[in-house]
Amino acid sequence: MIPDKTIGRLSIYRRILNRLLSEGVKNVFSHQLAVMAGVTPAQVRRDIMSIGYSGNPNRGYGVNDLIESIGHSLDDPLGQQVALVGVGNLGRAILTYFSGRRPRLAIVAAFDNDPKKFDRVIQGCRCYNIERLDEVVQELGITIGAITVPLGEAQKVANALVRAGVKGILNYAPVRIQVPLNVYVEDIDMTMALEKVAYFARKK
Amino acid sequence: MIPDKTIGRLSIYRRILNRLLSEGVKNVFSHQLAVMAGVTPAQVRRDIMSIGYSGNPNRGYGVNDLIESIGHSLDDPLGQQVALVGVGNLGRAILTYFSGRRPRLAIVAAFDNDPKKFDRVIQGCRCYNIERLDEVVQELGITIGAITVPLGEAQKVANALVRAGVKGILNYAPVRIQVPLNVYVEDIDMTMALEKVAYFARKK
DNA sequence: GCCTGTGAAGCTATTCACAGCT
DNA sequence: AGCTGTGAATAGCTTCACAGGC
Repeated sequence: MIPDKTIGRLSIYRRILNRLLSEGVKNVFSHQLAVMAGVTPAQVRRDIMSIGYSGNPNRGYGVNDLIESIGHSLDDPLGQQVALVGVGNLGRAILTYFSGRRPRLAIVAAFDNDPKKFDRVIQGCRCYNIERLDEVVQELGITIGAITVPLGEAQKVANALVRAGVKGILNYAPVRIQVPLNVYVEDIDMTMALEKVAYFARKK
Repeated sequence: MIPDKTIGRLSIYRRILNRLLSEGVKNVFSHQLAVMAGVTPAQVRRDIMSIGYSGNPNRGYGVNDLIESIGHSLDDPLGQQVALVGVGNLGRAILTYFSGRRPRLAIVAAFDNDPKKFDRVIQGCRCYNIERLDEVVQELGITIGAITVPLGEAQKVANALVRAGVKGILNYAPVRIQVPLNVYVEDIDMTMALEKVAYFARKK
């Protein structure tokens, strides 16, 4: 299996490659990709090696082929559905951001407990009463949840998502949620990130 | 110097400790902190060791003392000022989130190029015309920038922040920005995070 | 007995450096 | 000449395991 860190970088390479493709670039060398991704050329070559794609010493990597090869490793051929729970400021930002961007990995349902928010369409995404989570998750075949609720409700929401059968969670709430081992959690901790920047801004 | 990863975890420990403090907890053991932070007890002990704080084999760590000790390592005694550039959905979410939370590390100015947004107060934060970035950053002694503008403007904004003298950048735009070596950048890449979750949700 | 602090071991991730290709 | 692919070396991070303390 491809390691954690490599998966993240492949996702970054793909985004860069898609931009290059739209600019009409046909081939790219590891050192060029490296600059754009902010890593070393050796790292790029190793990562690409790990998905079994091979470049050509003369032309480098074929932009189009590499995009496809990364997709083959990262994407589910059938697509994966995402649910977002918590339609506050952050939730809306994320809905806007992902709206219609990626058909293979789309936020197909949002949930909230506020009647002013559910039963309408927000940023192109249908918003449901959170009480219907179980039902909707199963109906739409959702396997991934994004938690953008306030701290105090995060664990409750995580439990509900797990109960509904979700296998991966993207957690924006500033608490570590407890889930069974077969559920993957990725935390995005904004406070932590800012404090880290603050620390290293001083130490450089 | 304390390593990158440790800084991040210290920030997490501190948040947990503050919650414990508010609940009246006086002491805590490494294994308790470990569960709440989602790491191993040995890791907790190492991290705490790295800031030179010592616990007591009988009572564990003093909650209050440890908070202070972490603060002593992470925080600038004079405080650090943050500027946020880009008052869109995400920018507003972040302003709301940090509003009045941490006096030592506060977002003291927001910037945008949209006249509908600048020259007013948003979420308790004064919003300025982006053309005044240089002036305001220097006047308020800002040393940290958060970039929440669309992809295409991120590099331009980064350049402006660096020119104004900022030493750390929290970048939410999905591009690697190029900055001088003495500026620290932390990227928060939501697309990457979601794709990672999608991948590992399938592979578990 | 159960904790902390920590040297040493073990792992994982990254980079080096060069053979092989075109 | 300048690239890729990759074994080997290195660096960085985490866990083990146990001495020392109460």
